[in-house]
Amino acid sequence: MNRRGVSLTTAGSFRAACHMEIFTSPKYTRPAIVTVAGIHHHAARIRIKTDYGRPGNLAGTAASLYSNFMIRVRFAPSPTGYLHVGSARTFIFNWLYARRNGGTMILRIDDTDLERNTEASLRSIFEGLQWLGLDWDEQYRQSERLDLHRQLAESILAKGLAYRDFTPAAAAETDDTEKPHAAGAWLANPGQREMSAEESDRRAAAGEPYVIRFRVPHGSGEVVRFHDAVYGEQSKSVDDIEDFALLRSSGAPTYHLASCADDVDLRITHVVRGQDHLTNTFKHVLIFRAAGIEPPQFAHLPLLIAPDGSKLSKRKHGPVVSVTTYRDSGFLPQAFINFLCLLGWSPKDDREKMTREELVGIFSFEGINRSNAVINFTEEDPFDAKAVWLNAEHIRTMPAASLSEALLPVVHAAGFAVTAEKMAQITPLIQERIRLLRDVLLVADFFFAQELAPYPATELIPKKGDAAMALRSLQKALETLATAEFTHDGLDAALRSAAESLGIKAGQMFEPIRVAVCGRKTAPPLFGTLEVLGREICLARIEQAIAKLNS
RNA sequence: GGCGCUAUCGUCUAAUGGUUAGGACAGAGCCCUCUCAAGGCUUAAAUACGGGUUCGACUCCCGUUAGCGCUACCA
Repeated sequence: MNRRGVSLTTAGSFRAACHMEIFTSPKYTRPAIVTVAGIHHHAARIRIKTDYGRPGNLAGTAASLYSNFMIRVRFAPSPTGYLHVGSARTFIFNWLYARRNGGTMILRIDDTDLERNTEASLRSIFEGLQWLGLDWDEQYRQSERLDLHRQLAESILAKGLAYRDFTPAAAAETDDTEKPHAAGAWLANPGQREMSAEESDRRAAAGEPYVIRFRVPHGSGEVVRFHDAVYGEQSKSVDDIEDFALLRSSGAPTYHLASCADDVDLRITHVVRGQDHLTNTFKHVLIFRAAGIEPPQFAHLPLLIAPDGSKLSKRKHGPVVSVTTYRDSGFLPQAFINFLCLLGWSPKDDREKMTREELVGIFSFEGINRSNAVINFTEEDPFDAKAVWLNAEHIRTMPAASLSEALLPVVHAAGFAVTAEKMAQITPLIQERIRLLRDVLLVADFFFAQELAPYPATELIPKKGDAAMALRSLQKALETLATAEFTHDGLDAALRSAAESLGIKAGQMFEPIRVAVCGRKTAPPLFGTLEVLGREICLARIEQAIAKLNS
């Protein structure tokens, strides 16, 4: 046990007397357990030791310690589409950080844009997260918290840090944003910002629609600063930040307002999100400041982009941007998580294949790099080769029983009636031969189908051999298999000695047998295959092959 | 246009200012082998460009170029 003493800095009469200790396991492989000796705070896992004990008050202190110390992160998707691979990665990094540090993972649906949200999209997000097997501790929906957002806007307005803008929405639209703006001219809607409080109040009271706009202190020479855990110190002059909207004329909050209001209310400690929000963060810092709240910590993630360097979009790149595509193509959730983590983050050693648990143990913001990462796909090959390799790697190293279980529904979905027992026998033969779960259909089809797919008789003829040799081999195989012990070793011995008695190489004899039984030249190892197929099927298929050669 | 961010093999990435610039995937070749895989070995492949600072720069600074992001009453 590693012990760190930390002074209690929360307000209250116990400040001087309380002492908090954090116990963490070696190498931080588990969530930090905040344990303060003395009393035990179950929910918080906090115990407090003081010089003079007053348990009632200590419980309160423990609770406040908990809220000050525990890490709270959120994933805040807006339900306007399926779960995007980039969003999934953002979720994963938040989740990893929370789980790594014993924090709280929050799912917050950012659905303030009522017109663009769909329930279907929400379902697809849940579906994706469920497949990935990632959980969360608390869940909120922004549309249910609109009062909170409005209150913040009103309070900022009351402080004079925002103003009403009565410019009609239609007029604002004609202000062509496509065209480059003259320097400085784009920062404000003329007249609105300087409107007297009296006029503003009067027009609002008269029912004239307006948006509440943040009054950025232009000309003050101020520079907005924040520290980003990935991108370092960030700064921007207030003169380069426009007066952005907080509340729409409909009374609905904008993203900036709602996001900040909720981050405050939910006591978010770390905002981990895509780098596309990096410049928005200056506005957010301004909002936090206006709300009188210390901003959370920020960590922006490099973006995931397409091979042509453009942002991944469904319109342009198709289904490869949707998490469900990976699920339906036979990726393992943990392999997919592994792959996503390797895009934009590195454990700094040469590790590539990692389980979810290993990732929890090793993840940190330090390993995140700053440049965008390409997901390398093409039209012919929709999946990044490394993703496929990692998937194969996870398939190979997982217990055969688990793989068999994962394979069964894939096989059933393709219309084959295979029992779990049979699948369990087949699995070891194909485990290192499939890269995606759906490959099972290509590699093991001859186990499932009653009738072999038609194949040309010439396939039966071995290399450096002829039809006569194939025929002799198959006839000999027929005799041999009729009596041989149907186990791997029994078949091995029987067939090798059969080849010897024919005076041909074992490999040459195996080739026609393999094709006869599997219907193609590439297949899993022969003896195991024969064993699982069983004597009856093997003999029947060899007879068919002989007939095929004779015709 | 303005502002911000970024730049190492084809791709993902590593490298306290001192390494023959490392690893992985994909590619090529060889070995192993009943085919296919898996595995082993070998190979090719990068610091965007130009200036500084320094004994020494992938690393720090400036510029150029390129890419990305933000610049909505979208998120």
